[in-house]
Amino acid sequence: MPDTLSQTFAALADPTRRAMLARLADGEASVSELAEPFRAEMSLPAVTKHLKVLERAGLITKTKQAQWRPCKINPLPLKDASDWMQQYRRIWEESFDRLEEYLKTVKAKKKAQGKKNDRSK
Amino acid sequence: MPDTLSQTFAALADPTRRAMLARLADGEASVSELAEPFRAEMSLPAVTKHLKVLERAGLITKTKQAQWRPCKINPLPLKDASDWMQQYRRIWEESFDRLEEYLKTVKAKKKAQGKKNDRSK
DNA sequence: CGGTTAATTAACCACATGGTTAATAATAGT
DNA sequence: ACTATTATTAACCATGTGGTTAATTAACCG
Repeated sequence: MPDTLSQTFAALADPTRRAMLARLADGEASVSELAEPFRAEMSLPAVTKHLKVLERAGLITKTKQAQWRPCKINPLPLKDASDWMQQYRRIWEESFDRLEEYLKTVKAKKKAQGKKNDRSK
Repeated sequence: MPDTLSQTFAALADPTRRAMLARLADGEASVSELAEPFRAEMSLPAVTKHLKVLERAGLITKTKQAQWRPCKINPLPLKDASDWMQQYRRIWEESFDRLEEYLKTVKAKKKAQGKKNDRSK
């Protein structure tokens, strides 16, 4: 019984499931509609399993409509995961700043080098 | 060999590894320093394995210093994962707006109800 | 050299994950 | 009632994950 955040990240750690979420971002879809892009690569039960992972993570909710199971995206866990990540924003921005700084010094050096080599006729 | 994003999310799907990242956000730390908070819960080889997962995901880099292996956080994959998530920002903001709207109508209804029940003497 | 500290590797185990095929359920439509 | 469609469940398999203990490597220190 892992915590919510772990379940969310685990659910996102699969390209098939991320593609399904992307599809659901455009609106509800039934299981077979979600399965359609993967029909060549995997069977329907495999799709059902992926959806179950997304459901247990709270990223989607399945409803009933005749013999269809329309799925709907639930963005809350995504927001929570995103909020968690923002903790580290400071760090990647710092590291980007350091990179910028470094590139500036490299460019400065290059310029000096250029001058040194400037024996144009 | 899963894609980068999958490896990142998989690495983040474990509270121990997230705690290690949090520690590394405050600066470099050796393996045993990183292990310290977990000494009661798990052995050193377990820690080594977690670090290997983080390393393969590109979230940390290990260097050498005598018999120590100082680890440093590398925020790039975190930024990429965060950027990916921002796709869904629209959705959770929309759903928040809908919730707000709903709460407004509920409050309005409550008020009306209150009036109806107002037979104070 | 010999001992200590830091960390990894090896070998193993239980359990989860991602897939399969075959069988089953549930609803719609005629 | 029968058949087709949609989806799930069951049973199975290979591989990955998270942990263990014991052995090994590598560097320092006296």
